[in-house]
Amino acid sequence: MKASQLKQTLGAAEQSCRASGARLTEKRRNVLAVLLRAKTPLSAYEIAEQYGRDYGEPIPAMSVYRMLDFLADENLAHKLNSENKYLACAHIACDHSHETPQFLICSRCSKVREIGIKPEVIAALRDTVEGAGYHLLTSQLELDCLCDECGRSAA
Amino acid sequence: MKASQLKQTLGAAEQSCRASGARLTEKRRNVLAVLLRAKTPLSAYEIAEQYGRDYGEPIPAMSVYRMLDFLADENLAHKLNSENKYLACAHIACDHSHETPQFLICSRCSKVREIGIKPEVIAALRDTVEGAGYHLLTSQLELDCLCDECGRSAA
DNA sequence: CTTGATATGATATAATGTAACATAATAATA
DNA sequence: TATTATTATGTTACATTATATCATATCAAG
Repeated sequence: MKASQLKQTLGAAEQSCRASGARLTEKRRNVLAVLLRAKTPLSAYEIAEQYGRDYGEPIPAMSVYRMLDFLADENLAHKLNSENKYLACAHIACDHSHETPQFLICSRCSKVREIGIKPEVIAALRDTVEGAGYHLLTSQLELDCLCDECGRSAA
Repeated sequence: MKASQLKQTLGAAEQSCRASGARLTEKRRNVLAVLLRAKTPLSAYEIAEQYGRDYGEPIPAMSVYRMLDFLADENLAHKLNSENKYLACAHIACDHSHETPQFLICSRCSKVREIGIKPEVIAALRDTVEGAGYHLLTSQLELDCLCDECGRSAA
């Protein structure tokens, strides 16, 4: 993410936290900034390393885990359960309400696209699940994909 | 899984391996049996422990990982990427060809149901993915659910 | 029966994550 | 402001999941 957009996004995050009565401390904001600048999802330990490089002071991985929990609670970051990695929410700046995210994960270059899947498709999924006697709790999907770029170069 | 069904399933696994020219060794078969008897998915280390209890001889976790790789290659077991756990394929005995599995994971009791999602739903998902410029590689879904039982008792 | 390939054992270590307690910073209130 | 309560962060220890590497054992083919 470019510097100008980064600043704006961090501002939006600030506002969003203020609205929910949460404290976006400097370090939490820095962790979010690391995620926003990253081209791919990062592990907690990778975030800690990058934080050290970006801000000149080391941060314990344990703190990163807690800050990621905070950011996830505030819908500012998401965890990719299938990868054990974390990424910034793609919809911090744009207002449109925080629906459950779906992720397209390029298995070649690890680039991730956060999208919204059509309600009909989710509804159909939910129907199938109910039909099997289960109840869908979250519709966060993590799909194993090839991105456009890798798709072309691999073909 | 009941003993009678277990035997039959292991027989089917044997045949399936013979058909593909793979060797279902005793230990691989035992690991599969551990998974078939388990009520929930198990981690590799849990499998190793259970193997020790069931067969009276310890097995190194590293061996279990290799055997799980083998079983996954043969479509006899699956890995739940979101849980880092493994489970037996639900379709070893029944012939119907091995489609990509989808899993309903009860987040309360960890019970997992392997189902097939309607081709239309998968196709719709695939369309959405293509629309975003990505290409769907596998349609293995791992859905965060409540099972019927837990749904009732939690309500 | 011996050679080559495959399977397993053993050891070390990396990567991810949690638990528990200490200290520091902030907020609320007297 | 001083005091106290709450929240945030640091520190240490350790649990869990996974991979890499090399040695040994077992099986299959000639």
